[in-house]
Amino acid sequence: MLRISRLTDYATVLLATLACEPETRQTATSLAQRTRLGAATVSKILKQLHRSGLVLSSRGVHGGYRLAKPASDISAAAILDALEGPLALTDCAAGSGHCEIENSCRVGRSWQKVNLAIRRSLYDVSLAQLAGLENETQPIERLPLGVRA
Amino acid sequence: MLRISRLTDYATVLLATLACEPETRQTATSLAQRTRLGAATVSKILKQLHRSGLVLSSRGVHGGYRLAKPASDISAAAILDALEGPLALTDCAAGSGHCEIENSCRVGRSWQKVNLAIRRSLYDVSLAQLAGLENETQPIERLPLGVRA
DNA sequence: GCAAAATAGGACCAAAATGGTACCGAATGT
DNA sequence: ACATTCGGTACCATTTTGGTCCTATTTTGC
Repeated sequence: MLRISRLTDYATVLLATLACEPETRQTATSLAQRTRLGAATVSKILKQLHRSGLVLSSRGVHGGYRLAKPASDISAAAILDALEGPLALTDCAAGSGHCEIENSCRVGRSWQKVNLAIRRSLYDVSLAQLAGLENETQPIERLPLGVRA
Repeated sequence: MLRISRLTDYATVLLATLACEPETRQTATSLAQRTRLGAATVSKILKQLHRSGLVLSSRGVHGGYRLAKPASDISAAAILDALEGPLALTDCAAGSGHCEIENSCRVGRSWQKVNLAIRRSLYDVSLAQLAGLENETQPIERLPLGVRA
């Protein structure tokens, strides 16, 4: 349930790799080698990340990519947005305006709330945390029995 | 980002409709009419909900469906699980065991945490709330500026 | 016992999303 | 000028999704 796309996962890996050496510019090809992902794919993702302003790029002989801001200032939500767009949890919430099903509208509103809650979770996780660069501050919380992660 | 499938959305609508009259058994066709969804689709979803134990069913002339438990005891997470399976946020987390990318493993662990957080959000929302049957206890919380829902 | 009503379980298909690749143009440093 | 590297986009194969249909099986009522 609620998967993120594989590309988004890759993006995280790439960003994490960049986060290890925030000063150095790295080319798409070298990133591809380091992460063992396909060169074309890596390139595609980096372009997208650039468009969303998460990485800076320079062209030319010594060009490459680097993080646009400190890893601690990049949230998981931002990464998700960058690759999957700001789509909402449901069609209704995405808001084309008219939901044909009268009954569902009531339900739709509620999904929005869930949406907010989830978004907040994502907003609270930084790239630095994802990359394991920060000391673990909070212990993993337990879920009620029978609830699978 | 992070959409739930349309079928899952429908399922919520159906469950919400059932929740309005928890005692009465309703047939797939009548539910389809009330929700204005396709009959075949409704039927398919209800079968799935039955398999997952969220609704009870009886066949025969006066058969139909009803909720298996009070609406307040059915969580959004349960609904998601019922229709989309207990898939994790990433392939890595779904755990076929070997992730080819060394670097990503570190990242993978972190997604698990995000996964938990999201899951908890979903676990805290009941069908009763989704259906708007409960009084709103908590106000909608504000997100930081620039964060879209 | 039989017919009607209703669910159970798949098979099946079209449409959309996804992942991956390739091509060409633009910028940059030597 | 030229090699290098990013930028944009188009393209294709595969998978997923949404939706329909067909054939049991169970239950009720006559």
